Order: sequence, then C-alpha cells, then structure tokens
Amino acid sequence: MDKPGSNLSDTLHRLAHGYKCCLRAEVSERELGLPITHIRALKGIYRNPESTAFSIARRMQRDKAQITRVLKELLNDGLIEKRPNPTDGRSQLLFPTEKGRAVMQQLLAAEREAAARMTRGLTQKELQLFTELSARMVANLNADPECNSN
Amino acid sequence: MDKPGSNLSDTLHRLAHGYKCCLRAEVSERELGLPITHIRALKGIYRNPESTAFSIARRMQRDKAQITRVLKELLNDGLIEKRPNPTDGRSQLLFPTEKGRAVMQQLLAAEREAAARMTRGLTQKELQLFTELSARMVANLNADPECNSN
DNA sequence: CAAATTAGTTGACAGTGTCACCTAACGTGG
DNA sequence: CCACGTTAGGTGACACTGTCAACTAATTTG
Repeated sequence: MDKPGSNLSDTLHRLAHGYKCCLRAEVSERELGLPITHIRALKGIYRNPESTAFSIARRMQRDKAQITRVLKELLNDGLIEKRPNPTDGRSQLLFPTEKGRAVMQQLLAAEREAAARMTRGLTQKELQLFTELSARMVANLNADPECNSN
Repeated sequence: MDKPGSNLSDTLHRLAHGYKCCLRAEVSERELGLPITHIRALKGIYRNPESTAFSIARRMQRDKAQITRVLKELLNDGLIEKRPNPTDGRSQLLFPTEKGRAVMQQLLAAEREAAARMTRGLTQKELQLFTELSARMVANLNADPECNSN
C-alpha cells in the first residue's frame, strides 16, 4: 500500500495532513470547536498581547484578508478584545479575554496530546533534531524570494 | 518577530504551508496550472498504473468524494484515462495518458526544485534523518485509532 | 438467495487561502 | 504645512481542500 518515506514531498503532505487531523480530533474531543487557523491566531495573541492584525498576519505568514476574518470571529466568540492603538489610529491592539485564556489552556493541552501521539517512540534528542531541521527549512523558505508568500 | 522552533505545532504548520507555497510557485512558473491534490493524484497513477479511485484515495489518505472529483478533472484535462476493471465491474483502472506522462515529468522537476530550495544547506545525512523521523511520525498517526482519518 | 458491504458519484457545506479593491490614517519630501 | 505615496484594516469574489451524508449498482457473505 503505502511507501513511507518514498520522497520528501509525499512525506511532508502526509505528515501535515495527519497532524492536522489528529489535532482536530483532540480539539473536537474537548468540544472546543475552533478551526486550526483560529487556534493559531488566538495563540499568537495569547503569547503576544498587544498584537495587531498586521503583526498576527505577518507572524503566521498569512494574508491579512484571512486574518481579518478570523479575528472577527474570535471577537464575536468573545475570545479576544480590541483596544485602540495609542500610537497608530489605523490599528487596534489585541488581547485575549478571560474566556480566551481559559480556552487557550485547553487548546495547548490538545496540542500537547496531538504532538505526543505523533512523536510516540521518538527520543527527546530525535525530536529536537527534527524541530531544528524543520526550522532551518522554514528559514530557507522564508528567505527565498520565489517562495516567500509574504 | 518569529520564534523558530518555539514548538512543534507551529513549526509543522509553517513548514507545510511554506513548502506548499513554494511548490505552487514552481508549478506556476512552468505554467502547469494544477492544484496540489491533482498533482498528488496524477503522481499516484503515474507510479501505480492500474490504480482504482479507491486505491488512490487510500494511498493519499483522502476521502473518496474528493478523489472522485479530482479524477474527473484529470480525465477532463486529458491527463488520465479510465478502462474497465476486468475483475470488478464497479471500478475502473486508471492510466496516465501520453500528455499526463509529459506533464508528470515537469511536475517532478517542480517538486525537485521546491525540495531543493527548502533543504538548501542540509546534508544528505540530515535530509535522510528528517525523512526517516517524518515517516515514523506518519506511521504513528496512521496507527493511532483516534487520529486515523481513514 | 437475501442481506450486508463496497466502489464510485453527487450534494451540501465548512475551512483555508489568494487577489483586487476601498477607506482612512500615517509617513515622507518639498 | 501640504500633497502625495504608503500602509492598516476591511470586504468581495472565487478557487482549493476537505468532510459527511445519501444514493445506485456491483460484489461478497452467510
């Protein structure tokens, strides 16, 4: 059936898809009902209070159109709030709400569980190596003008 | 700005997204105009002549509804053809056309280029290690009943 | 042989992502 | 100070990716 490791392209597609499905299952189990992009945006705000839409989009390497929509929904769900940016009238500073912080704790647990399932049997050293190699590749992609999506 | 390697979840999302964008750019540059899912399906048929829709869906770990649609478009584009399956009246055997094989060569070149951009500066050993670790994680995800999407 | 299962297909809809365009605020240079 | 260029946020439109449900016809099972 499968040929695991047959090449990098297939492997990456499978890994990403598999992880996303697993993460979604964990999120669903906790009845959190947030799509992945929402989770990532909320996490960015949680980790970086006073983010702006622009900074979130840049950090996530996503189009601002998409981010604007996601932020709107997080706002409507009461997970984040906006306050005027005193240094720039065009933008607003984003903060997690109490509710948002509580949800975030559960999302972090879901992420940990999904990662644990994915990495079962790997040593800490192997994991660190994988993460480091991944980061180098991400840096390559970010530095390459023809690949840079943003 | 970024915190590369801050955790596995973010890293994977970034890596997958970055690679996909890079691959799409390579495909676009060659004016092949095929979405990623179509590319993967065509490649599966190219590598495994006499595939059926079911076997493609299983190999790609995708829903048969999606595969049916993609196959239909590849058919319409003249990249694949269907022939009756002599051993099962419900299914058809899939083959690449001449055109499909020619396109596939260009797609393979695009994949190679994208992978080269992503892995610049990594040694062959590092690359092999990454692929091996990835495959082990894919196997974990596939084996886990709560993560298994198919 | 009837019932259960399976291969392929279609409908409906949600999530992800891109490009174009707009308004208002900010930054720059004369 | 002001005109002009740039930027932050937002919206429209549409393509791609993916899931679940339901259906028909063929195959398998007991």
